[in-house]
Amino acid sequence: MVFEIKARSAEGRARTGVLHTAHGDVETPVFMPVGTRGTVKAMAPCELEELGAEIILGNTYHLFLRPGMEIIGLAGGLHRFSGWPHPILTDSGGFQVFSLAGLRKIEADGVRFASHIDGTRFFLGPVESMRIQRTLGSDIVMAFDECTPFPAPYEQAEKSLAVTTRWETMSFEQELDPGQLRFAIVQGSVYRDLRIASARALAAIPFDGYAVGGLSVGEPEEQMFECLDWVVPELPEDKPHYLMGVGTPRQIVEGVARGIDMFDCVMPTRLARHGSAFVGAGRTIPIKAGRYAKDFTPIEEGCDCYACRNFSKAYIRHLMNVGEILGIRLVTIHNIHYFMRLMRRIRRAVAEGSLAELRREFA
RNA sequence: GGUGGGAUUCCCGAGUGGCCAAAGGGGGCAGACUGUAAAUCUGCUAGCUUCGCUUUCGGUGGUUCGAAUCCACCUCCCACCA
Repeated sequence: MVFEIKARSAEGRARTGVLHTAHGDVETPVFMPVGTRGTVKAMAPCELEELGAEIILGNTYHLFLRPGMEIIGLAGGLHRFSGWPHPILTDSGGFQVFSLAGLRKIEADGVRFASHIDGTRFFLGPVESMRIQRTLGSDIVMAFDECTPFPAPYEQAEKSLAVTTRWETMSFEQELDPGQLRFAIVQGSVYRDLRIASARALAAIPFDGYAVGGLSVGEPEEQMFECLDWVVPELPEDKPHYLMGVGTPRQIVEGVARGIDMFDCVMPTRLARHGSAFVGAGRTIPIKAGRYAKDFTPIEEGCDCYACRNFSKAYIRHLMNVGEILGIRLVTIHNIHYFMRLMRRIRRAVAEGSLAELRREFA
């Protein structure tokens, strides 16, 4: 059994569970820090462990380009190469079909990319993506999809979904190593019938988990929640549900309430590098602001992260303002800690039946 | 005491007669960031009754239709020479 549900919320679809992977168990709902290029930016694996991260992301497109599969293959896979012995989920490169839209051309069996680094042409499709993720040794392999841009006219979303469905079917047919789990990705933009059709088509294939993709790409938050309300009921209830690329603390709480078990987002790490620290019920403070120049209190009173236990806003602001990398590291530690603590609170709330209160707090 | 150089909007600094409220940095302020082309990017940064007007480029006076820019004197700073 890959996924065990341990507790269910009395109201709504929220649940807690454990996801078993080749490199260990993951308690859900879980937030997965993003480590695109084989590192969660600014964090050493030992720091991630201390922060309570159980599973992190890697990226097929980026790792394929650099350092390349030969090197990671020789290293014995991404876990050994990067010194992270715990679970890794790798994205298939489908997001880059969206984020690097100006550098690629979609074809029947995949995407022709021009490398964002030097323009080198290469092809990435379901066959290639599965092969790469097999070499990476990912615990959770994502099917190759096209993350549909927003806004997309219905016809475009429909066409995009047809391509994605085909690619995902192909993804399922590729061989992986024993122990590797494989997740499907529901698309369909913001159209109810497309979303439901996508969910049903994929649910008919025995993937190990089901993700909702193509959200948090610019659509209003309410539309994102609405999509979850359409899609999650169509997914196998006993399999993990993963909302890709989300999100803000509030979106995570709302996602859990709608039956999502897994989240990932660059938000805590990117915002940290850009000088925003998460506090309270999902607010951020601009740590570089002059008003903190003489503020010798921690980023968040009562936070027990390493940064808050030992350093003041004034000091961290100073580090950020002079460009010292420790500033970035401390804010990153704080933000990841914030998300990890949020997930612990969510899991406890679901188990204790108090998720409604948490939702009110983050509303 | 002599000679030369300099004083510019919060700071540094460009500008040497009209295209200058004045380049470019910095700092400050505000905003963005969601399966990472992001330790990144965007906007604002004299005032006002804001399609225009007023004050501003060390000080005072002058030349000119017009001066941050030219002239005279003054104040302060720097370099070198005594």
